[in-house]
Amino acid sequence: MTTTGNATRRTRTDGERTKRHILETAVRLATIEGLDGLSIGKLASATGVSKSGVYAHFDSKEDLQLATVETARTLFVDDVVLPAFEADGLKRLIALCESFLSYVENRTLPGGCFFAAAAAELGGRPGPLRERVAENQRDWIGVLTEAAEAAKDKGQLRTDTDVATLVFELNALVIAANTGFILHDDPAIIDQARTAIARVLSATRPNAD
Amino acid sequence: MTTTGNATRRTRTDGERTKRHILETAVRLATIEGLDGLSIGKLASATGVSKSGVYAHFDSKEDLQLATVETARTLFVDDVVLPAFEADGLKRLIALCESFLSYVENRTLPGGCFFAAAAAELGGRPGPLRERVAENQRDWIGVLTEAAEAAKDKGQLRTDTDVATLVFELNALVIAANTGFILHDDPAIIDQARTAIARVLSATRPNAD
DNA sequence: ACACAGTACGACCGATCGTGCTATCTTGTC
DNA sequence: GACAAGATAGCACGATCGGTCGTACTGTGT
Repeated sequence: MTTTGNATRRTRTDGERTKRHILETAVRLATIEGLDGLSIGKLASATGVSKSGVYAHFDSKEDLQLATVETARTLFVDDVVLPAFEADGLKRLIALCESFLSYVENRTLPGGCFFAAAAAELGGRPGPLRERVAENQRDWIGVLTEAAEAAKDKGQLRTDTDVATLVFELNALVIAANTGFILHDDPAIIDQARTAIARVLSATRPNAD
Repeated sequence: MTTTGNATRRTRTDGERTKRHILETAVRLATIEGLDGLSIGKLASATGVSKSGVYAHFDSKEDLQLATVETARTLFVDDVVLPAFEADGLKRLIALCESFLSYVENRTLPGGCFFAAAAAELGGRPGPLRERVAENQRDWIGVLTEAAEAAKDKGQLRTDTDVATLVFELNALVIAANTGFILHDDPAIIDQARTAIARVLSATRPNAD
């Protein structure tokens, strides 16, 4: 879009930097105000850029929202998924849950997990925005599932483990931790989730009982 | 507010009926648009009442939102909690989860559980509205906890059962079912939650393994 | 030197927002 | 039937919404 197609042609960096700044602010704002509540005006004054300056980078509000979702995705991948990929098998599965919980606990984003907020907000409203959010959620489930399958193959989980149900449970626990933590401002909820996760996983360890 | 202080004066019923109609519509609308996205104008055209006709019943938008939360609470109590109270102990605990899942699956409200949506929306925004939602969520956890305690006392759960963690897990599972169902429009997710709930409960039955 | 693409601005549009104020019906009480 | 009060509509307000102008500054390529 912004490239001219000419290989020798260099792109000025100012615009890209402003755009990134706008989008990073948009992600943070959207976790509090929602993707819909995030208005161009508020985003403009939050970034110090004029309203039309903001608008210059996007075709429409929906375009801005889609770009915000994409930015939130890369942030999630960098902060939650990739760090956990340094481990393998069961350790990776545990690391994924744990890094999600820290990502919430550390208030990386002021309103907690971006996708949890977006899923709740857009759930009942079909459209390209909801589709992108749903896709990202499926990807996250996919990452958890792959890790669980690998752990099972390694013999770190019972051979009769129902991976889909296990992953459903783990995801439910971390999301509930997110919602509870944000709603009640209580870090104890995160620890409750840690306890629950440990319990669920210990129930599926190979020589349990 | 609406009473004049004169004891002999009776109130006309029309207003109350209209108000109830407005609030019931508001609850449904809020599960899709959010409590903030719900505007007086949209609510007016959805009910067939004029904008000022809607406004006549409330002091401010926040007042309307608080009344909407209260209406959603009674609806939740009537549809989810009370039916389950016909059973006792472990059966009640199971009935609570199941009636919550049906309440979501039957699309009693178009956008799923009102409080799940409200919690996600208001989580990062302190204020009386969030406080009321948080209170209702605590009450729900309380109902689950009482049922679990009773089941434990009856010997239907292991004596070493950590009730708080068990309740956290059950709540997480039904909320995740709600979010997933609304986001992906897939009833299979409700069944996945049923499977997970059965597994969690079977792991805490007295003579397991 | 000059044209042009990229970047950002202020002004403005019609629509809708929440919120008042007033007029007009309707209804129960005397 | 008069009258007070409840219920609702009509209308208008300032603010903000998403979105479109025209414009001006700044580098880069020819």
